Amino acid sequence: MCVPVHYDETGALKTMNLKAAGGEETMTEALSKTYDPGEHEGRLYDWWEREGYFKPEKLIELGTASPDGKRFCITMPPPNVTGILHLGHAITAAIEDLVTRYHRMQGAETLFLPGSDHAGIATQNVVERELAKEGLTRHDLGRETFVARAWAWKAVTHARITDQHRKLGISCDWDRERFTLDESLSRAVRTAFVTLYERDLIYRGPYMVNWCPRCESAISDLEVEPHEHASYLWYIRYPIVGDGWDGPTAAWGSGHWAEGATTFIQMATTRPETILGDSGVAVHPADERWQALIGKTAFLPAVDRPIPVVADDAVKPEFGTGAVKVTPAHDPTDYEIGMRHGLAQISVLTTEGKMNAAAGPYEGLDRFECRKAIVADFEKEGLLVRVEDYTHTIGHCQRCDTIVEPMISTQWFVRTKPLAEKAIRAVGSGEMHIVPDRFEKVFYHWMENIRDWCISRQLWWGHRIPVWYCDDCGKEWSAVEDPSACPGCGSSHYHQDEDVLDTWFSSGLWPFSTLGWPDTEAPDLQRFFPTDMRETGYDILFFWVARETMLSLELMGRVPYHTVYLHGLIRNEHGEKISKSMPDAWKYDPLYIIDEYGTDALRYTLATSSTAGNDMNLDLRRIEGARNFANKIWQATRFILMNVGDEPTASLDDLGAAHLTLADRWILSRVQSLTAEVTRLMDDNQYGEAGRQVRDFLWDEFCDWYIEAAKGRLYGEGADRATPKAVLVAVLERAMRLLHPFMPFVTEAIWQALPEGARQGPALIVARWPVVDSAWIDEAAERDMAQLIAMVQGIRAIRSEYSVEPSHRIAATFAAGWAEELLASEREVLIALARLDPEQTAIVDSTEPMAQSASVVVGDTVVYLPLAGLVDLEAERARLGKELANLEARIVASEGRLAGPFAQRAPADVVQRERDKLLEMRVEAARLREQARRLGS
RNA sequence: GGGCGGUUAGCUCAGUUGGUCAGAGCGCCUCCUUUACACGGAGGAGGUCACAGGUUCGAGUCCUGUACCGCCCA
Repeated sequence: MCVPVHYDETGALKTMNLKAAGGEETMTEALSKTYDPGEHEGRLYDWWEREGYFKPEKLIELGTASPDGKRFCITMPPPNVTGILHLGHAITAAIEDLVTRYHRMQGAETLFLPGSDHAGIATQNVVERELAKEGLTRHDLGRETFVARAWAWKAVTHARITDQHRKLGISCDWDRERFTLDESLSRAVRTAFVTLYERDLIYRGPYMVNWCPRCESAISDLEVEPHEHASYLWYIRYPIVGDGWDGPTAAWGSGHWAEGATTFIQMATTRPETILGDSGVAVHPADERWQALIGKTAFLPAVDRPIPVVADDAVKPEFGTGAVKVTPAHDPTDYEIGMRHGLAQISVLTTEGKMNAAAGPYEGLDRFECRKAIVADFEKEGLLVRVEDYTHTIGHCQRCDTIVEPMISTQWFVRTKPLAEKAIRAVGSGEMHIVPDRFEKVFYHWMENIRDWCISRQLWWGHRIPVWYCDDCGKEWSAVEDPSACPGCGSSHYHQDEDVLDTWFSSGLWPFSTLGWPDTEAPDLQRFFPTDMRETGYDILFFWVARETMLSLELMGRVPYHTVYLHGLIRNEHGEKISKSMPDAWKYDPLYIIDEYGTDALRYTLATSSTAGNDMNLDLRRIEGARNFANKIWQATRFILMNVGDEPTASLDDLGAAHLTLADRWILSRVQSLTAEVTRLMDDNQYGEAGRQVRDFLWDEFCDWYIEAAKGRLYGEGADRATPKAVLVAVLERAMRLLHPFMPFVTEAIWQALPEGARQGPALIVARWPVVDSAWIDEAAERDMAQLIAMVQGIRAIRSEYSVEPSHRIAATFAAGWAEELLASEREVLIALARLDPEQTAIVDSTEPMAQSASVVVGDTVVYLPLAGLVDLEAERARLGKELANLEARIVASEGRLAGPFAQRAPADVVQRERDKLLEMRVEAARLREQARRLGS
């Protein structure tokens, strides 16, 4: 644990007693001279966690939240235990944690629930690859041993993932961590399955599914990725029975197989190996070319199978020759045609993608070997007409990239139509909304065209389907508990379905299974369901969000969350997808970035570099900029603490308005406006803009202007030092609260270093989100300060233009006009910021023309800078002339606008603003003209 | 084929009810190591907001179309 320390006047460390009065561990500590995130990030995380701040119970204990008050819950999208976290996980974590921290500070009983996903196919594949290195297959091990191996793998990767999440600083309750294969979640899966089964929303049957021959499993439609392939279109022909030809007399491969045939039907195919499974040939009923052949019998080559020529509307006459082979067992369209015409479903493939016994002479060949062989044989028999280049899309397995085969297989399905209808209604009614809302259309479209969801997988790693079959009476039943006898005949001879469920079936229950369901009385479920938000990438809207929504509506009767916030994909700075195979992939590893720049820099960048739903080309330069920002506030804090010392700072309420200078009133007003705006943006899910505004305030207003303006009073003898000290600390403290969700570590470190009286509560993570006190909003101060800043900037520009040494203090006369009193009170600030010579700085109402000077005109004020011997009158004339011309052009434009329809049609306040602006410009122009006249132009 | 997004300064990006001369960071130019910060400070250059129409007093922002890039669905 760190040792609490304080700064003394010189900034040196003074060690304080280890324990605070109350005996609670404190984090009060000094800030080192250089900002090094590694120095405090890990320690602070451990401290937060040890103190229990991530737990909702602790918030109740502290009194920052109440059990019957607001609550906020977000469940973490469980990462796959397959591998390691990447930037996609990092942005998920960054946004979820910023939302979590915001609501925690807003006084909600807050739960961010972490967990991970067993990721059925993905994990099984990885473990199988590991086994392959030992020359083993899962079949060598057997189911039980293999599953044990998978658990061992999970233990390693899970630990690594958890460690990465901790490094990302997320404030989730690790005591509530869940894993989809946990006993309680497995029970939820069984309960969900049984419930849907009993409601007839789950059924089993032989249907055309996508089959991955490498995974040896069925996969769902969503798990198939289409890729373009440059391949061929093979034009082949089958002989037609008739005209004295009744079938082949010679063997296939002899070269004489089709001898004697006179009529052929010609067609094109992209998958010649499926010829062996053909049970028909189809043409469009209206196709003139093939009318004569409809109803005839063709003879299927190679396997000598007579097959009918049928007419079907599904055939596209424009494809190939207009005739197509029909393979009902290996093509979805052919399956439909086959059903309509009673064609046989002849499967020719094994589960591994090899040709089976039905493939006759080709049995045992791999599907692509068979393709070559059969094409060669067709050529030999004179049945190959021609070959064309052809590009088409082929489905690949999302997990292993193997070309998927459509196959008929007996699988379990969820009847999705009724579930989808409820989901559509939930979004339509606004019960659930998606950010950005354009994705609601995408959601509807998918739901409206949904197909039944194949949920069984021929894997070993996952939730075994809770269905049993009686070996004696044949009964099939589904139950939550393992049976001890067949409920039909009492037999003890029964067996469980061998398959496991799609991973997404279990993650679809996540928002309630993690909270204790199916125990509907579970306290967490009662308190935190429905949850508040699902934050994830738009790429898994269908995979996950859609299924969570459907399952929640069906099983819980409610939406799982009211808000879906979708972030975009992260690419590198050139817009390329970051993949492990890229040579510089290491640069985009979150852990590398954290080591290099710190977690806060990474999180700030991820949260502020794009808007919801849009992809982000992450540029490491932005992360560097965020790191620099963290350093900036770190250094500013060091400066403030050095000046504040050990003395308690006065509270703002005690200061009394009389002591406040323009700069004080300005920054205090600005921080209130900022609070209002940031709060509005956070509530409106505009996190990026909120984070940027806090940054701009801290750097461009607080550091660049307020701190610089305050220095004079802090250093000055006999000045009122208490006021700037109090303001500095108060504004910094409030800004740290606003920034905390974006940069949790550096803000906590800074906050802990502030004098105790300046902060409330034991830690920033559980501090209250600032509330706007409009009494501090001071529009006059904001306007006046803007004028003062403009004058300083004008003077600095003149100095630069005339190459005045930065160390050289110059004379200045302010002909202040109505601003005289104001400027007189800010005299020291002007002198310090514009580096004026105090002896030669005059602030007067008006003055005689000063021809030998450069001048700055801001509003009614003219600042004369008599740069002895330096002023180039010609250049001054030119500069003023240019400025005046510019201003006059704007005046003319403004006058024109006000004279036209604008004045009548635009809203009154907009018109008034335009009038005010015109007045100001006229005043400024008058001053400019006077000065120009003086210079003799 | 249908749908969606993007196109704003050299690079990466903001700009959410249309309303003051369009912003940031990085990069670039000039100057400065002034006792918080060179992971910094001061000053500056740089954009016909892809293109063409339209609505409007007023368009980066709304509508239509076009081009290019990308994504999703079939």
